[in-house]
Amino acid sequence: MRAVAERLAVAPNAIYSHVASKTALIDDVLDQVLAEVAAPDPSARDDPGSGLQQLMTATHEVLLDHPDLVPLYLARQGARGPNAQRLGEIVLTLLAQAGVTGPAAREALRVLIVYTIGFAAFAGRLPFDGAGESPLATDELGRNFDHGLRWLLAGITSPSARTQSP
Amino acid sequence: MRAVAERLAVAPNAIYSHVASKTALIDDVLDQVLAEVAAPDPSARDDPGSGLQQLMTATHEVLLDHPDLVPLYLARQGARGPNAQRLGEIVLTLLAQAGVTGPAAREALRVLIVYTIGFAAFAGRLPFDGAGESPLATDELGRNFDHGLRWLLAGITSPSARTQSP
DNA sequence: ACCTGAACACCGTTCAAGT
DNA sequence: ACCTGAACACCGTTCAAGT
Repeated sequence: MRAVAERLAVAPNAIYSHVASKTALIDDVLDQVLAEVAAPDPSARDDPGSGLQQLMTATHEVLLDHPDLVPLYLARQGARGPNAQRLGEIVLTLLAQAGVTGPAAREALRVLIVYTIGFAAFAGRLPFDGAGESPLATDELGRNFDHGLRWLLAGITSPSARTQSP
Repeated sequence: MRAVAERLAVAPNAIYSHVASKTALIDDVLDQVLAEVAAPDPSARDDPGSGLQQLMTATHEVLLDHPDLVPLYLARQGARGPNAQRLGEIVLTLLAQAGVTGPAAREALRVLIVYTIGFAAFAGRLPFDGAGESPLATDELGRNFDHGLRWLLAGITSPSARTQSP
């Protein structure tokens, strides 16, 4: 708060005339960042799989553009503002087009969220990685995200997942 | 630090006779918690897929037993102590038994880590979830983790993943 | 080797008061 | 409506001093 106040050339407590608390401010900023995520191109509407790939990749990239925010994001256990909800509904729509509905769709949504935010949070330095390894390049990590997302989407939209009873 | 000191009935600064800093202390605790994760039953060694499922589930459960620690875990971008490395090597061994080696194995390892820690971090309250939804029960979230892990492992050990060039 | 008291440079937040 | 000064109850950490 004090750093924000300095950037605004204002006393720290002046912020509290506009925002209730630090966490409320963070929630506002998080949802505003999520507004930058563009909805997938409607021309790809006949291919919900690539629509999902596109949407989660866009979300991942937006989060990477704000690296300082992602830890706060996780500390707040994710955003729940209007833009977060908008993205969630788009994902559910695409999943439905891929034949995944009901409880399975909600599970898939959670899995995709955890995966995407988690990857953004660990960007650069990952645990369990060999000690002597050089730090990962950003593009290499991006390919890794892409690869894992493909695995996930393949599993989510596979016939066994669609027909499997919960 | 001050809370830890109080639990030890000691002055706050006394801790600095034993630990260099707060982050060093957190790293130590994190790796000690990871020591609780049991290696998968060797009797299942002929089925690396279920070994991986077993190991990641065990890790997930250990993290859930220490919910206060997981956010710190993420803030520290994961542990890199001896126990973390031990788990990473076990995963790589199981992946090799499943036919996944080289760069693809390292990618799979990262994906599994992100997924497991991410799910533990979001235990209970997830973003993008419908606003009016009731909070998830722990067992329900556990089933969700299990389900997603199955999707992931299916994708990782699928023939297309094994033969796909990076 | 292990602890203490005092202090430093921070935090987020509140409250009364000003315009 | 928006800001300020002063203060409160916190932090992690350091340093000199004690045993």
